[in-house]
Amino acid sequence: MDVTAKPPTVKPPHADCRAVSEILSRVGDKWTIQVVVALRLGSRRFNGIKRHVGGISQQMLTRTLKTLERDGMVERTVHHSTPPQVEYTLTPLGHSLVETAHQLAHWAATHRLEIEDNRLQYDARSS
Amino acid sequence: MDVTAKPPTVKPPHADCRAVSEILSRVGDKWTIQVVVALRLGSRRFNGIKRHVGGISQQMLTRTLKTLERDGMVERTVHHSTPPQVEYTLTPLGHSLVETAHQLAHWAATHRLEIEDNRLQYDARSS
DNA sequence: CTGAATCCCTCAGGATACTG
DNA sequence: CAGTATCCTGAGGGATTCAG
Repeated sequence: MDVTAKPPTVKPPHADCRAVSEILSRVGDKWTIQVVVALRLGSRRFNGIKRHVGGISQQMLTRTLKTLERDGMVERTVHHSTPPQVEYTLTPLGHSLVETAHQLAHWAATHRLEIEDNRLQYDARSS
Repeated sequence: MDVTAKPPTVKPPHADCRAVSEILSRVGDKWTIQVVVALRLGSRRFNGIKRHVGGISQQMLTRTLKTLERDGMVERTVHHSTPPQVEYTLTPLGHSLVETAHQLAHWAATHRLEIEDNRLQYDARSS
């Protein structure tokens, strides 16, 4: 994933809009939030995260962690030993993202049933 | 209910987790938020939304609106006239989503520069 | 153990053209 | 004006293999 390559935002505007869109799509991708949540309670090693986040492939975990590190959300610490160990820790910036995203998650959990019900009604009407 | 506390995430995704992931990816997709924001201040017609959201194709606007209607986020009202008019209005559920997502947007705007700076430093180090 | 590199496939999303 | 129907490309992401 090339994070430096910005999609051709046709919309005029404003650096803020682009930044916001980027953050939202980051939060909305398949793994970022789960990885960040896995680090919420403390440092973890690569395979520790992999175990905590079920179903993620090595490549996607590597990509996600690298992007998060680049953005300053996580810090990467290498312990040269045998076998080698790499610790990942959430930075304050990362923590603040988790907290903010958590509000959206809470909203989702709260309105889950309402949305599912709306869908059932809609599908029934349009059948 | 604490949705972030989902320690034993194994293959069988819990209903809550799936719902939360779905909402997050919805919010993170390319158009949903922009469309919802366009409706934030009142009802709009199809092409009114299209004009407000720059760069969206007809098809994607149709898809996005239909999904939002199905989820109960927007209400669709048809006025049989010539030419036909269709009004889209945000429901209370839709409004609550906007408010919640807005907090994330605010976080993004607040930390935009910090993140950009982190990237510059990272790229400089790894060059 | 922690990655990097490669292959492959699905699907979101853009560009039309057509209809009521 | 408000859609529907096709076609097509590219990015996201899975599986596998190689390397330090």
